[in-house]
Amino acid sequence: MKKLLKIGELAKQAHVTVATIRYYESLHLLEPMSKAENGYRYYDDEAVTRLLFIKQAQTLQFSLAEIQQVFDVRKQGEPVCTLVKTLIDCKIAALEQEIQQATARKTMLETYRTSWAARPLDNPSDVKVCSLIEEVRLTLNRLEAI
Amino acid sequence: MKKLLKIGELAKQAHVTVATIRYYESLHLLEPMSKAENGYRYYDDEAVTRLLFIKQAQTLQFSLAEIQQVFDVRKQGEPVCTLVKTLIDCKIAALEQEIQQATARKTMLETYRTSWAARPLDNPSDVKVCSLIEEVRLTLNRLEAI
DNA sequence: GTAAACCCTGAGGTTGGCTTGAGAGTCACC
DNA sequence: GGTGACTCTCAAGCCAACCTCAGGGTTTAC
Repeated sequence: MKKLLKIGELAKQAHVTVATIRYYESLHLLEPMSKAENGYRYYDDEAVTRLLFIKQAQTLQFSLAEIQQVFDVRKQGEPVCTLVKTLIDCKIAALEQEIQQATARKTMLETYRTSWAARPLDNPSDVKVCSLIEEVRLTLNRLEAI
Repeated sequence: MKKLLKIGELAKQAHVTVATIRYYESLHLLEPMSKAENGYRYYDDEAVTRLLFIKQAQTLQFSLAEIQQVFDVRKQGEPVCTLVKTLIDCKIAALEQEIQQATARKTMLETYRTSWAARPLDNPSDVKVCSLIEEVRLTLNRLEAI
Protein backbone atom coordinates (compact mmCIF):
# COMPACT_ATOMS: atom_id res chain seq x y z
CA MET A 1 0.00 0.00 0.00
CA LYS A 2 1.43 3.27 -1.11
CA LYS A 3 1.65 6.41 0.85
CA LEU A 4 -1.46 8.53 0.83
CA LEU A 5 -1.29 12.10 -0.37
CA LYS A 6 -2.43 15.19 1.38
CA ILE A 7 -4.36 17.66 -0.68
CA GLY A 8 -1.36 19.90 -1.27
CA GLU A 9 0.74 17.02 -2.51
CA LEU A 10 -2.02 15.86 -4.80
CA ALA A 11 -2.41 19.38 -6.10
CA LYS A 12 1.27 19.57 -6.91
CA GLN A 13 1.33 16.24 -8.66
CA ALA A 14 -1.73 16.98 -10.75
CA HIS A 15 -0.82 20.60 -11.44
CA VAL A 16 -4.00 22.05 -10.05
CA THR A 17 -4.71 24.13 -6.96
CA VAL A 18 -6.03 22.78 -3.70
CA ALA A 19 -9.05 24.99 -4.15
CA THR A 20 -9.77 23.27 -7.44
CA ILE A 21 -9.60 19.88 -5.79
CA ARG A 22 -12.02 20.93 -3.11
CA TYR A 23 -14.24 22.44 -5.77
CA TYR A 24 -14.29 19.16 -7.67
CA GLU A 25 -15.16 17.39 -4.47
CA SER A 26 -18.12 19.69 -4.01
CA LEU A 27 -19.27 18.51 -7.44
CA HIS A 28 -18.63 14.89 -6.45
CA LEU A 29 -16.06 14.55 -9.17
CA LEU A 30 -13.31 13.45 -6.84
CA GLU A 31 -13.65 12.17 -3.31
CA PRO A 32 -10.73 11.67 -0.97
CA MET A 33 -9.90 8.08 -0.13
CA SER A 34 -10.23 8.91 3.52
CA LYS A 35 -10.69 11.81 5.82
CA ALA A 36 -8.76 11.99 9.06
CA GLU A 37 -10.22 13.04 12.37
CA ASN A 38 -8.71 16.47 11.97
CA GLY A 39 -10.59 16.84 8.71
CA TYR A 40 -7.55 16.38 6.46
CA ARG A 41 -8.24 14.73 3.16
CA TYR A 42 -6.07 11.84 2.05
CA TYR A 43 -5.81 10.60 -1.50
CA ASP A 44 -4.34 7.62 -3.25
CA ASP A 45 -2.58 7.59 -6.59
CA GLU A 46 -5.80 7.07 -8.48
CA ALA A 47 -6.75 10.58 -7.55
CA VAL A 48 -3.85 11.86 -9.63
CA THR A 49 -5.03 9.77 -12.56
CA ARG A 50 -8.54 10.99 -12.11
CA LEU A 51 -7.50 14.62 -11.94
CA LEU A 52 -5.37 14.25 -15.03
CA PHE A 53 -8.28 12.63 -16.79
CA ILE A 54 -10.50 15.53 -15.87
CA LYS A 55 -8.00 18.02 -17.17
CA GLN A 56 -7.59 16.05 -20.36
CA ALA A 57 -11.28 15.67 -20.89
CA GLN A 58 -11.55 19.42 -20.44
CA THR A 59 -9.11 20.02 -23.24
CA LEU A 60 -11.50 17.95 -25.35
CA GLN A 61 -14.21 20.44 -24.47
CA PHE A 62 -15.92 18.18 -21.99
CA SER A 63 -17.70 20.17 -19.34
CA LEU A 64 -17.41 19.11 -15.73
CA ALA A 65 -21.03 18.03 -15.90
CA GLU A 66 -20.27 15.73 -18.79
CA ILE A 67 -17.25 14.32 -17.05
CA GLN A 68 -19.46 13.77 -14.06
CA GLN A 69 -21.90 11.92 -16.27
CA VAL A 70 -19.16 9.62 -17.49
CA PHE A 71 -18.02 8.92 -13.97
CA ASP A 72 -21.56 8.27 -12.85
CA VAL A 73 -22.19 5.71 -15.53
CA ARG A 74 -18.94 4.02 -14.76
CA LYS A 75 -19.78 3.96 -11.09
CA GLN A 76 -22.87 1.93 -11.89
CA GLY A 77 -20.63 -0.70 -13.36
CA GLU A 78 -21.83 -0.08 -16.88
CA PRO A 79 -19.51 0.46 -19.80
CA VAL A 80 -19.26 4.13 -20.59
CA CYS A 81 -18.21 3.57 -24.18
CA THR A 82 -21.60 4.33 -25.65
CA LEU A 83 -21.97 7.51 -23.68
CA VAL A 84 -18.44 8.62 -24.39
CA LYS A 85 -18.87 7.93 -28.08
CA THR A 86 -22.06 9.93 -28.17
CA LEU A 87 -20.43 12.80 -26.37
CA ILE A 88 -17.48 12.69 -28.72
CA ASP A 89 -19.77 12.83 -31.71
CA CYS A 90 -21.48 15.88 -30.30
CA LYS A 91 -18.16 17.52 -29.58
CA ILE A 92 -16.94 16.93 -33.09
CA ALA A 93 -20.10 18.40 -34.57
CA ALA A 94 -19.89 21.38 -32.24
CA LEU A 95 -16.23 21.92 -33.05
CA GLU A 96 -16.98 21.74 -36.74
CA GLN A 97 -19.55 24.45 -36.40
CA GLU A 98 -17.27 26.50 -34.23
CA ILE A 99 -14.48 26.26 -36.77
CA GLN A 100 -16.78 27.24 -39.58
CA GLN A 101 -18.06 30.23 -37.71
CA ALA A 102 -14.62 31.33 -36.63
CA THR A 103 -13.35 30.98 -40.17
CA ALA A 104 -16.23 33.01 -41.50
CA ARG A 105 -15.56 35.72 -38.96
CA LYS A 106 -11.88 35.72 -39.74
CA THR A 107 -12.56 36.01 -43.46
CA MET A 108 -14.88 38.86 -42.74
CA LEU A 109 -12.29 40.67 -40.70
CA GLU A 110 -9.62 40.12 -43.31
CA THR A 111 -11.78 41.41 -46.11
CA TYR A 112 -12.46 44.37 -43.99
CA ARG A 113 -8.82 44.97 -43.16
CA THR A 114 -7.77 44.67 -46.77
CA SER A 115 -10.36 47.16 -47.89
CA TRP A 116 -8.84 49.62 -45.47
CA ALA A 117 -5.20 49.14 -46.17
CA ALA A 118 -4.93 51.94 -48.69
CA ARG A 119 -7.26 54.33 -47.00
CA PRO A 120 -5.90 57.39 -45.18
CA LEU A 121 -6.87 58.13 -41.63
CA ASP A 122 -10.10 59.98 -41.15
CA ASN A 123 -9.81 63.65 -40.60
CA PRO A 124 -11.59 63.99 -37.27
CA SER A 125 -13.26 67.22 -38.21
CA ASP A 126 -14.41 65.64 -41.42
CA VAL A 127 -16.48 62.70 -40.36
CA LYS A 128 -19.47 62.35 -38.17
CA VAL A 129 -18.38 58.92 -37.09
CA CYS A 130 -15.26 57.08 -38.03
CA SER A 131 -15.51 56.02 -41.64
CA LEU A 132 -14.17 52.62 -40.72
CA ILE A 133 -17.05 52.15 -38.37
CA GLU A 134 -19.44 53.10 -41.10
CA GLU A 135 -17.68 50.69 -43.36
CA VAL A 136 -18.11 47.97 -40.80
CA ARG A 137 -21.77 48.63 -40.80
CA LEU A 138 -22.01 48.49 -44.55
CA THR A 139 -19.77 45.49 -44.86
CA LEU A 140 -21.82 43.67 -42.32
CA ASN A 141 -25.06 44.60 -43.93
CA ARG A 142 -23.76 43.20 -47.16
CA LEU A 143 -22.55 40.07 -45.46
CA GLU A 144 -25.78 39.60 -43.62
CA ALA A 145 -27.62 39.72 -46.91
CA ILE A 146 -25.71 36.73 -48.15
CA MET B 1 -36.42 67.23 -36.48
CA LYS B 2 -37.62 63.70 -36.42
CA LYS B 3 -39.79 62.07 -33.85
CA LEU B 4 -37.96 60.79 -30.82
CA LEU B 5 -38.24 57.16 -29.84
CA LYS B 6 -39.21 55.70 -26.53
CA ILE B 7 -37.09 52.86 -25.28
CA GLY B 8 -39.53 50.19 -26.42
CA GLU B 9 -39.66 51.60 -29.92
CA LEU B 10 -35.91 51.79 -30.09
CA ALA B 11 -35.67 48.23 -28.85
CA LYS B 12 -38.01 47.04 -31.56
CA GLN B 13 -36.17 48.87 -34.31
CA ALA B 14 -32.77 47.63 -33.21
CA HIS B 15 -33.92 44.11 -32.39
CA VAL B 16 -32.72 44.17 -28.81
CA THR B 17 -34.59 44.18 -25.51
CA VAL B 18 -35.23 47.23 -23.41
CA ALA B 19 -33.22 45.61 -20.67
CA THR B 20 -30.25 45.47 -23.01
CA ILE B 21 -30.58 49.13 -23.82
CA ARG B 22 -30.65 50.06 -20.17
CA TYR B 23 -27.71 47.76 -19.58
CA TYR B 24 -25.73 49.49 -22.30
CA GLU B 25 -26.60 52.80 -20.75
CA SER B 26 -25.22 51.61 -17.44
CA LEU B 27 -21.96 50.96 -19.31
CA HIS B 28 -22.15 54.38 -20.95
CA LEU B 29 -22.35 52.79 -24.35
CA LEU B 30 -25.57 54.52 -25.29
CA GLU B 31 -27.16 57.51 -23.63
CA PRO B 32 -30.67 58.70 -24.37
CA MET B 33 -30.92 61.99 -26.18
CA SER B 34 -33.10 63.31 -23.43
CA LYS B 35 -34.89 62.20 -20.35
CA ALA B 36 -38.37 63.48 -19.59
CA GLU B 37 -39.56 64.58 -16.19
CA ASN B 38 -41.31 61.28 -15.70
CA GLY B 39 -37.99 59.55 -16.23
CA TYR B 40 -38.78 58.25 -19.70
CA ARG B 41 -35.80 57.96 -22.02
CA TYR B 42 -36.05 59.43 -25.50
CA TYR B 43 -33.78 58.51 -28.36
CA ASP B 44 -33.09 59.84 -31.82
CA ASP B 45 -32.38 57.79 -34.92
CA GLU B 46 -28.67 57.74 -34.24
CA ALA B 47 -29.39 55.47 -31.31
CA VAL B 48 -30.62 52.84 -33.75
CA THR B 49 -27.44 53.19 -35.77
CA ARG B 50 -25.37 52.98 -32.65
CA LEU B 51 -27.13 49.89 -31.40
CA LEU B 52 -26.78 48.21 -34.75
CA PHE B 53 -23.12 49.08 -34.74
CA ILE B 54 -22.71 47.54 -31.33
CA LYS B 55 -24.41 44.35 -32.45
CA GLN B 56 -22.31 44.21 -35.57
CA ALA B 57 -19.11 44.86 -33.72
CA GLN B 58 -20.11 42.02 -31.42
CA THR B 59 -20.40 39.64 -34.33
CA LEU B 60 -16.81 40.65 -35.08
CA GLN B 61 -15.91 39.45 -31.59
CA PHE B 62 -15.59 42.91 -30.14
CA SER B 63 -16.34 42.94 -26.45
CA LEU B 64 -18.50 45.70 -25.06
CA ALA B 65 -15.39 47.08 -23.38
CA GLU B 66 -13.64 47.32 -26.71
CA ILE B 67 -16.63 48.95 -28.33
CA GLN B 68 -16.64 51.36 -25.44
CA GLN B 69 -13.00 52.09 -26.14
CA VAL B 70 -13.77 52.89 -29.75
CA PHE B 71 -16.57 55.19 -28.76
CA ASP B 72 -14.39 56.89 -26.20
CA VAL B 73 -11.67 57.65 -28.69
CA ARG B 74 -14.19 58.94 -31.14
CA LYS B 75 -15.74 61.12 -28.49
CA GLN B 76 -12.42 62.86 -28.04
CA GLY B 77 -12.57 63.89 -31.68
CA GLU B 78 -9.74 61.63 -32.69
CA PRO B 79 -9.91 59.22 -35.59
CA VAL B 80 -10.52 55.74 -34.34
CA CYS B 81 -9.06 54.06 -37.41
CA THR B 82 -5.78 53.22 -35.78
CA LEU B 83 -7.43 51.72 -32.74
CA VAL B 84 -9.97 49.83 -34.79
CA LYS B 85 -7.26 48.49 -37.06
CA THR B 86 -5.24 47.35 -34.10
CA LEU B 87 -8.24 45.66 -32.55
CA ILE B 88 -9.05 43.96 -35.82
CA ASP B 89 -5.50 42.67 -36.09
CA CYS B 90 -5.74 41.25 -32.61
CA LYS B 91 -9.07 39.65 -33.41
CA ILE B 92 -7.71 38.04 -36.53
CA ALA B 93 -4.73 36.67 -34.66
CA ALA B 94 -6.96 35.41 -31.88
CA LEU B 95 -9.35 33.81 -34.33
CA GLU B 96 -6.48 32.17 -36.12
CA GLN B 97 -5.30 30.63 -32.90
CA GLU B 98 -8.80 29.64 -31.97
CA ILE B 99 -9.30 27.93 -35.32
CA GLN B 100 -6.02 26.12 -35.01
CA GLN B 101 -6.82 24.89 -31.57
CA ALA B 102 -10.32 23.85 -32.48
CA THR B 103 -9.02 22.02 -35.51
CA ALA B 104 -6.42 20.26 -33.43
CA ARG B 105 -9.04 19.21 -30.94
CA LYS B 106 -11.35 18.04 -33.66
CA THR B 107 -8.59 16.01 -35.29
CA MET B 108 -7.80 14.52 -31.93
CA LEU B 109 -11.39 13.55 -31.35
CA GLU B 110 -11.71 12.06 -34.81
CA THR B 111 -8.57 10.02 -34.48
CA TYR B 112 -9.89 8.85 -31.22
CA ARG B 113 -13.29 7.98 -32.59
CA THR B 114 -11.81 6.10 -35.52
CA SER B 115 -9.58 4.06 -33.28
CA TRP B 116 -12.66 2.95 -31.43
CA ALA B 117 -14.94 2.16 -34.28
CA ALA B 118 -14.00 -1.48 -34.44
CA ARG B 119 -13.68 -2.02 -30.75
CA PRO B 120 -16.33 -3.93 -28.83
CA LEU B 121 -17.93 -2.47 -25.73
CA ASP B 122 -16.06 -2.97 -22.53
CA ASN B 123 -17.22 -5.77 -20.39
CA PRO B 124 -17.99 -3.93 -17.17
CA SER B 125 -16.66 -6.66 -14.98
CA ASP B 126 -13.52 -6.72 -17.05
CA VAL B 127 -12.09 -3.27 -16.78
CA LYS B 128 -11.13 -1.14 -13.89
CA VAL B 129 -12.08 1.98 -15.73
CA CYS B 130 -13.57 2.25 -19.17
CA SER B 131 -10.93 1.34 -21.71
CA LEU B 132 -11.94 4.31 -23.77
CA ILE B 133 -11.15 6.60 -20.93
CA GLU B 134 -7.79 5.01 -20.59
CA GLU B 135 -7.30 5.43 -24.29
CA VAL B 136 -8.15 9.10 -23.97
CA ARG B 137 -5.50 9.48 -21.40
CA LEU B 138 -2.93 7.78 -23.51
CA THR B 139 -3.93 9.57 -26.66
CA LEU B 140 -3.73 12.85 -24.89
CA ASN B 141 -0.40 12.12 -23.37
CA ARG B 142 0.93 11.32 -26.78
CA LEU B 143 -0.53 14.46 -28.23
CA GLU B 144 0.79 16.59 -25.46
CA ALA B 145 4.23 15.29 -26.15
CA ILE B 146 4.08 16.65 -29.69
C1' DG C 1 -62.70 56.13 -16.68
C1' DT C 2 -60.44 52.07 -16.79
C1' DA C 3 -57.52 48.58 -18.37
C1' DA C 4 -53.78 47.25 -21.10
C1' DA C 5 -49.47 48.42 -22.37
C1' DC C 6 -45.79 50.89 -21.47
C1' DC C 7 -42.13 53.03 -18.48
C1' DC C 8 -39.14 53.61 -14.10
C1' DT C 9 -35.39 52.11 -10.39
C1' DG C 10 -32.76 48.88 -7.98
C1' DA C 11 -31.37 44.62 -6.74
C1' DG C 12 -30.53 40.02 -7.62
C1' DG C 13 -29.96 35.87 -10.69
C1' DT C 14 -27.80 33.23 -14.58
C1' DT C 15 -23.73 30.13 -16.45
C1' DG C 16 -19.10 27.62 -15.60
C1' DG C 17 -15.14 27.03 -13.50
C1' DC C 18 -13.02 28.32 -10.61
C1' DT C 19 -10.52 31.96 -7.01
C1' DT C 20 -10.23 34.63 -2.80
C1' DG C 21 -10.93 35.68 1.91
C1' DA C 22 -11.88 35.18 6.80
C1' DG C 23 -11.04 32.93 10.75
C1' DA C 24 -9.34 29.02 12.89
C1' DG C 25 -7.15 24.45 13.66
C1' DT C 26 -2.91 21.29 12.75
C1' DC C 27 1.59 19.76 11.68
C1' DA C 28 6.67 19.69 10.94
C1' DC C 29 10.95 21.31 11.98
C1' DC C 30 14.47 23.56 14.73
C1' DG D 1 7.73 25.62 22.26
C1' DG D 2 7.40 28.64 18.63
C1' DT D 3 6.84 29.74 13.95
C1' DG D 4 5.80 29.02 9.40
C1' DA D 5 3.64 25.99 6.25
C1' DC D 6 -0.10 23.43 5.80
C1' DT D 7 -5.09 22.27 6.41
C1' DC D 8 -10.11 23.08 7.41
C1' DT D 9 -15.09 25.25 6.47
C1' DC D 10 -18.12 28.41 4.66
C1' DA D 11 -19.09 32.29 2.04
C1' DA D 12 -18.49 35.41 -1.35
C1' DG D 13 -16.43 37.19 -5.61
C1' DC D 14 -15.17 37.02 -10.55
C1' DC D 15 -16.01 37.22 -15.73
C1' DA D 16 -19.53 38.72 -19.64
C1' DA D 17 -23.60 40.00 -21.23
C1' DC D 18 -27.33 40.13 -20.14
C1' DC D 19 -32.29 38.63 -17.82
C1' DT D 20 -35.82 38.73 -14.22
C1' DC D 21 -38.34 40.39 -10.52
C1' DA D 22 -40.61 43.53 -7.29
C1' DG D 23 -43.09 47.35 -6.72
C1' DG D 24 -44.24 51.01 -8.34
C1' DG D 25 -45.73 55.35 -11.89
C1' DT D 26 -47.50 56.83 -16.82
C1' DT D 27 -49.71 56.76 -21.18
C1' DT D 28 -52.84 55.41 -24.57
C1' DA D 29 -56.81 53.36 -26.64
C1' DC D 30 -61.45 52.40 -26.28
